[in-house]
Amino acid sequence: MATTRASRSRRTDSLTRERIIAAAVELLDAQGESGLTFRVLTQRLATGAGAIYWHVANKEELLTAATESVLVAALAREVGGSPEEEIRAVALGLFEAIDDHPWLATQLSTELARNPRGTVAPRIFDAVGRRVRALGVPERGWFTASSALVHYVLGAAGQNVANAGAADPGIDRSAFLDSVSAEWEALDADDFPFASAVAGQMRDHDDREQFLAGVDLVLAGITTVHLSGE
Amino acid sequence: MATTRASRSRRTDSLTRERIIAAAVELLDAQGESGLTFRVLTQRLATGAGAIYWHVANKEELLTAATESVLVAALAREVGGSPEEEIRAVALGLFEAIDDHPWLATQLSTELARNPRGTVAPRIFDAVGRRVRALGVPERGWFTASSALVHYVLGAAGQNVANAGAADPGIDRSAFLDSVSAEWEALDADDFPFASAVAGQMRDHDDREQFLAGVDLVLAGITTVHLSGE
DNA sequence: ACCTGAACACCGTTCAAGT
DNA sequence: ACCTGAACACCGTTCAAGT
Repeated sequence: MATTRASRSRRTDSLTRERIIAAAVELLDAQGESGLTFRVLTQRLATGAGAIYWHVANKEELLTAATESVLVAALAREVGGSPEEEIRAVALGLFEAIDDHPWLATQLSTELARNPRGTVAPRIFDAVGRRVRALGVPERGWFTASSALVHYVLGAAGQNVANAGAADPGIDRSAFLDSVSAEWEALDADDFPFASAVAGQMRDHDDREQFLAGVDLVLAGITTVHLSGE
Repeated sequence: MATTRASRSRRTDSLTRERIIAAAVELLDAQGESGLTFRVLTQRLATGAGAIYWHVANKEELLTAATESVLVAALAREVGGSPEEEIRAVALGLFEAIDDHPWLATQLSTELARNPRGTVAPRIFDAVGRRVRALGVPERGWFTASSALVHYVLGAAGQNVANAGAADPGIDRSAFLDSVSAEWEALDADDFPFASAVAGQMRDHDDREQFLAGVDLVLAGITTVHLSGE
């Protein structure tokens, strides 16, 4: 009758690939990329190093799997609407996933730039590209248009968490942003005329709004280049 | 009189920060990021580990310095022309630098997404943003327009070297691209309708041309959103 | 001021041995 | 089939000691 109460750190479930990946995501969320270690993972899962290698080939595969699991969740919650609205929703979903998991930005970019054979890259391109196609963009423009959207989304979302200091958890976001902005402002105006001038904008804006303005800018480019003769 | 002939591996120059950075870039070019090791560097420079730490704080600083030195060189060769032409030239300069130094893509993205306080991020934003300003974009659009350009350029250039298999040196580019394209094509058309359909485009295109088409697409978006009332 | 190189703490990975 | 955990090779970094 009282058998259901889980005892503190006793391992009741058996070790599975899914549990390992979930624990990896937890560590990454809590400590950042350097916090994911086989030793800590081993401790957290109350097992030995070899047990993990039974389910996962190596650390690279584990990182990719962790990235993929968070990505899939972020792309799952989709709504309807026009192609433009869907693209904004997908973009915002990725933006928020990166906001929740700051390690994700670097990881997704790295995956695109180093591991084009995995399923991470096609997943992102598919989520965006399907809607680009639905916009009516002719086939020859599919890849370029999708690339522009994907790379803007990942890059801007990544820089957003960077400017918020989210890479190291436990930092006051607006205070960090203030200090980054102050440093850009303090740059030599001769060597960095633009960076020092734009510093103020980094501070005084709404993150989401600015991010979505960029999405709309790229969408406007797609429309102008490919759909203007309508 | 015959004192000038340098003997084979004898160290004639003294160790400097510049020589260390140059050696780091050579190692990165030859072996990729995992090839840069303090032990190999120590051997290459015929010195001890401590000597390097006298000139450089740690490996992170060394990587940032290597990135910065290549970036500065890439941004140095600038020509004239209209703001649009200058933006295309800057973009192409970064594209080619990443093509020559495949490790640079990940490194630049990482720098933007993790180290906003350094000079790498402001350098890139300045090179692009100065020309965005020259286009006549109003101040409130500076940051968004520059972000869209910067992130597209770094992301697309990075993916270009990734699809060419340049991450691991010594690979036949077109053969690798063929195999990546074939894998995208082989993806389940139900789960990845877009990726499987666009796979052919990955193979049959001119890298530079496709890259520049993306730059022009973002430029068109900037014009439409900010300069259309002219 | 600048360099040497052994030593330290830590890491990913392997593998004989267990069940 | 799945897990244990000691051992291995390798890494970034430190530091007493040299010049």
